[in-house]
Amino acid sequence: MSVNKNSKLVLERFLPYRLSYLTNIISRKLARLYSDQFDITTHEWKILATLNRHPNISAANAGEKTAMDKVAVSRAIKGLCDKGLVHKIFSKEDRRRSVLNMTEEGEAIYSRIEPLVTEYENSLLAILNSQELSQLDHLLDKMTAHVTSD
Amino acid sequence: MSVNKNSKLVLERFLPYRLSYLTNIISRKLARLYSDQFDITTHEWKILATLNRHPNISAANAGEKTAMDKVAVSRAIKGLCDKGLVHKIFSKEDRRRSVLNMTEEGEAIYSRIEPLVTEYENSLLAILNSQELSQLDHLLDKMTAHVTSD
DNA sequence: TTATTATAGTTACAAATGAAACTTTTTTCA
DNA sequence: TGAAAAAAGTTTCATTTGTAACTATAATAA
Repeated sequence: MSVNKNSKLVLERFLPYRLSYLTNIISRKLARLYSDQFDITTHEWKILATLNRHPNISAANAGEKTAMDKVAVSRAIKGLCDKGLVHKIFSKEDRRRSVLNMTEEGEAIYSRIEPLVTEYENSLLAILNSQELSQLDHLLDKMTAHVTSD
Repeated sequence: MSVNKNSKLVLERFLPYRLSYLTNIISRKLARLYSDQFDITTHEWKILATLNRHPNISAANAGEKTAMDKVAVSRAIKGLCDKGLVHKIFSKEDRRRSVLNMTEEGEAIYSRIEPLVTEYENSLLAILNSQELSQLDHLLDKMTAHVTSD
């Protein structure tokens, strides 16, 4: 066990630092998959992936599902609409509420990006055996539940 | 096992997303520990922690040790110097090379922040048993080594 | 020696992000 | 009712961040 418990601070072994180091590398590589070829930002990609699973949701709903704040959601949707990848109308019942869907072009681009992204995830998971996979899953859930509980 | 292997993309189970979600929450909470009371940024804090372990290093060295790029390092050092927490001279042997040290005030502030930061890490680690701790350690090292190898 | 290349660090500009204020519409409740 | 509060989105402005260009010094090599 060489996590940094109860010792003087050593940055390289400090859990928050190690997590953010790993996460930043992964996020950057992932972002290249859609930013290089498709001119899509990370926020935009998260909205697309959310619309793929949940058509007809509102911006606020998309924000909840992605843990993005409403300004980031608004900007991502604007970007996607400008590019013609998402279609936005406002609900008849509640005219504050947006109703979002991918356009055909959005679907087309989504279906080209998704395999790249999934493949990248698989390449990460492939280095772990099934025991390690379930450990990772458990640890992420446990830590996330903990830091989220307040 | 409920990581997202070989399946259609489900954002909430997608490893890079889960990692960045957890990491962002932790980083934000951590940053409050020094930004609220001490008006120190995350970059500045990383430089202070590095100088605590490695006095007399240069900006470039600090950059290597923290995986920060040189512009971020330069700005953090400027901020720290402006606040009187770090002292910078240029080496006699190589006048491009900076020689950095905390001032007394820097040491004083560092020694007040470090316990807060360490305590926060311990509160995270405290929810894990010793087996989970070693699993976490192993997984972070393994994944980091993998994504770093190229 | 001196011309080229490399290194350390800074500066400048553009893009991304975050917080607060704002508009419009709906809900609440006195 | 209708006044106040809340909700959905957008806009604005200030800060942060990232990339590229720049200055100064040192190392390399023709």
